[in-house]
Amino acid sequence: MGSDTRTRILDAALAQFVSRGVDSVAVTDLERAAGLSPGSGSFYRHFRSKRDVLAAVVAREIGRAEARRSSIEPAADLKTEYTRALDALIAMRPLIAMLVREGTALPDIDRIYQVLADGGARIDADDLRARMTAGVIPQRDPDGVATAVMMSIVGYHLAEQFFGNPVGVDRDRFVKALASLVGT
Amino acid sequence: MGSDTRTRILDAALAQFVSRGVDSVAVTDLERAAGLSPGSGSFYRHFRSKRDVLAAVVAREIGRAEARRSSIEPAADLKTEYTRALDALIAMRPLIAMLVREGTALPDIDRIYQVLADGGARIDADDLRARMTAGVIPQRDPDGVATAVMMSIVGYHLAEQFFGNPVGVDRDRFVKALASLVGT
DNA sequence: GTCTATAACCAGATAGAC
DNA sequence: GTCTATCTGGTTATAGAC
Repeated sequence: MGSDTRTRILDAALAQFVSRGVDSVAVTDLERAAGLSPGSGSFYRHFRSKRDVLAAVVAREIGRAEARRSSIEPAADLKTEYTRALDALIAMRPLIAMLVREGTALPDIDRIYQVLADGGARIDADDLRARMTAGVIPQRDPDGVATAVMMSIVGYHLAEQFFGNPVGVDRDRFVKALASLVGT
Repeated sequence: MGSDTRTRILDAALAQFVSRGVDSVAVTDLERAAGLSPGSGSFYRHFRSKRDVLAAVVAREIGRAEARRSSIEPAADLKTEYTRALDALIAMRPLIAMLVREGTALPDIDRIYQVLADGGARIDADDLRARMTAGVIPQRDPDGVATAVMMSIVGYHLAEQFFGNPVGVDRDRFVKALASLVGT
């Protein structure tokens, strides 16, 4: 059975990888943060390498995102749907932060993309198409609109969370404006 | 007067910082790429430190972005305006790539934000307001709409250029859909 | 499982000859 | 301005005692 130290190392690695970037974090830092003697190789009783702990951190975050995903229910109106998409992105913040920082060099990159797309800000074109056919919202290119909306939500999230957002428009106002674009 | 080696180092630094990240690039790599003997300290005849060359690279890119900025003319219709905004982002791709990778740790970060906002995908709320008042486009919250549009453009650019975009909707279709949202 | 100690390596940066 | 040579410090990873 795995010891508790392993979890403390994982927690420290996640926090520091996200905030400082993988390259800037030394194994020594993780040992210190996990209550081990810094500079001792005690880390290596739990992980084979720094790369190995990164893979474990990513795998755990993917698992968390997948678990969360099953508890998502479809929204009635556009505004609620977009708010939930933003919430989903925030829930996956650590994963997104690592993806932004490390790029495609991350381990398990394909599953990361998949879980972000599935459980994240996926705006369903078919859903839009149905609403258009029903006459609830104006007729436009459903795939194009779905992409534009999805990108707007992702862009807002990134600006707000990562790029020191000088946006000046708060979440609620943003979501309302976006829904008004699609709905009228 | 600066020698030509300095420029070769700057060019190499920009290319490698963008593609591999600052931390992954060794001074030795820059010397090799500039035609100097790798491992010799010849780099240090041109820059005081790695941090110093990063600052110089950033300053040069800011200058380029500012120079380009003065050649921007206002667009007549929404579709043209959004296409130009995407083009502006592509022109500033190296700066954006470094910002995405290195985050707020970049030197001259405030001027970077400013030049990105000024010359980039700035969607002017006042311009939207004027079109709404003139009855050219439907009445909505101008600031909210400007933010939603701007974030959509930025998000599309990031997805396309940096996150191995599995979007499936090309630029023209995206721009058209976005303009249709705002315009009708 | 954790420690002390250390090996092996690599990166940033400097000295001094040419 | 570039070279060879080197210093210094930090990082990954291992060995072996407890």
